[in-house]
Amino acid sequence: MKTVHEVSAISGVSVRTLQYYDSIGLLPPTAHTEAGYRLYDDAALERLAEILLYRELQFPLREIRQILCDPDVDRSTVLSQQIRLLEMRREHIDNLLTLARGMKVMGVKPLLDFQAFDTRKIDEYERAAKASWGKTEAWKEYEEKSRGRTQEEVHSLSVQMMECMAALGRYREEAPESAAVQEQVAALQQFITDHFYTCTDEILSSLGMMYAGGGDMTAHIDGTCGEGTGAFIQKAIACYVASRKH
Amino acid sequence: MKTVHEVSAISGVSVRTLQYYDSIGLLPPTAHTEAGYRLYDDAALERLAEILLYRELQFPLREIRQILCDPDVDRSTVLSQQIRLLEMRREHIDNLLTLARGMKVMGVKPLLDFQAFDTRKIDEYERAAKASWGKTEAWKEYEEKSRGRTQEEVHSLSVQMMECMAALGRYREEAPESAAVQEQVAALQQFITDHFYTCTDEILSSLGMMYAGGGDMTAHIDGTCGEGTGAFIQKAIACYVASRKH
DNA sequence: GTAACAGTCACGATGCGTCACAGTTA
DNA sequence: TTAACTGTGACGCATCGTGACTGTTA
Repeated sequence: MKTVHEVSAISGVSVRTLQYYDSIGLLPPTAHTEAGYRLYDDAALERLAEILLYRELQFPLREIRQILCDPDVDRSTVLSQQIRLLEMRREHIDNLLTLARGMKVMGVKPLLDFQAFDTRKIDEYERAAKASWGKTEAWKEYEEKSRGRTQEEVHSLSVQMMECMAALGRYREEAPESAAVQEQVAALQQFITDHFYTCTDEILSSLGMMYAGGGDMTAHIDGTCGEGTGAFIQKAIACYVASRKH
Repeated sequence: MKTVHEVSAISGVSVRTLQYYDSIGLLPPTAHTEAGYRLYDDAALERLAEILLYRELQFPLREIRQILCDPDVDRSTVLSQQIRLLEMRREHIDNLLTLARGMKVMGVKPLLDFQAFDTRKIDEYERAAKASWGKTEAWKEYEEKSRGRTQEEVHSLSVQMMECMAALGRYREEAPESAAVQEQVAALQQFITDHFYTCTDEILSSLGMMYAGGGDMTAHIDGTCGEGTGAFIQKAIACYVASRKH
């Protein structure tokens, strides 16, 4: 039978952690001395080892307790779910990396204002990117997207973006939550993902804010697509994102 | 000038979040009404958009405040740091995925007890892995490690593991924190990473616990490498991990 | 007057680190 | 006796969600 100090030395977890795991019923000590000291046997040590494995896999402690206490839980199933969760986190981080690399080279504005997404910036981006992070997976992905993208094509993309906006603007007398409008918003998000970077709901919201914010971009959009288009697009995006938050 | 409700609708963040961002000095409102209501102008909206971008990149709010408030902060530098951090998180998740997939097919014990790491299990693992997650990056990595691994080779690996243990056991009259012992521990970790799965410090600790826990594994190790070897290896691992925690 | 909106506490959740104070053991 | 160890609270951390209760605006 080992004391908290000994178990701590063996396992590497702190005494406080052992106290906490006792208090939440995750790892109750095998026995207590008369003075109330915690005592652990070898079976408890093995249980702790398993706890630490699941903790490594980023299971919340509450779930670990259920997995270890309830023999009906199918470990293979919960592991599959956790694997899917980890895969999603990895994918999300990949997207963030692409965005962060873009921000580093081009700054914040070009990513929110596609007028500023011009060729000079893109050339600069490509040079810097190649130099700093070479032939990684993410770079290959970007290269595929921008391969052979000439100055005219960039202009064409810019025009297509405005066409997306204009298409949305045509509905601006209708409700922003109507099905047709929501479809157009989804198309806009997909267009940005296809041609620039993975556009998460959060980034899409930021775009909407800039469109309705009252600055240069609002003026440009309203001038091209009609008064109030910027504000309308923002509302449509807000509905879209809110409905997808579940 | 917009109220909290309007800004919330435009940006998608909750009113509570706006209050919180005010309280921590991240986004103070532009002005207040006589009754104390918060009012935001377009500049505040743009600031919020930038805040949300950095938040997406998983910057802590404290850092975002410094980045936005202090013009001396080099955004390119902090972005580079964040990119490195995200890359490390990605890599860590990759390792966890490999481990989780192994656990799913083989259970917990074979990963902690290399005696149980036998060919039948490995074959089963390969079939299940191929079926469920196909030709992903992680799979290719695993395939490279286990390519052409015959039954005899698996046995050989098992023997080499025990030789690693025995090498450690020979030092068991010395201090577990001595340089020679610590080198052997590092070699053990590297061996596992090279031949089985990425062995993090945390998993290494778990292995140590099993070796010293008093169960079958302790008996097996002590029987092969000499009495007290299991406990000694555990102590050596504990020193190694503790010293690397910084 | 009645909604809908605004404000300020203050608790809850996660997983412990870090005191403070007091009793136990070797 | 002394030092090292143990116990039990309780606060703090980050980021808000979710009330409760009260005052303001249209």
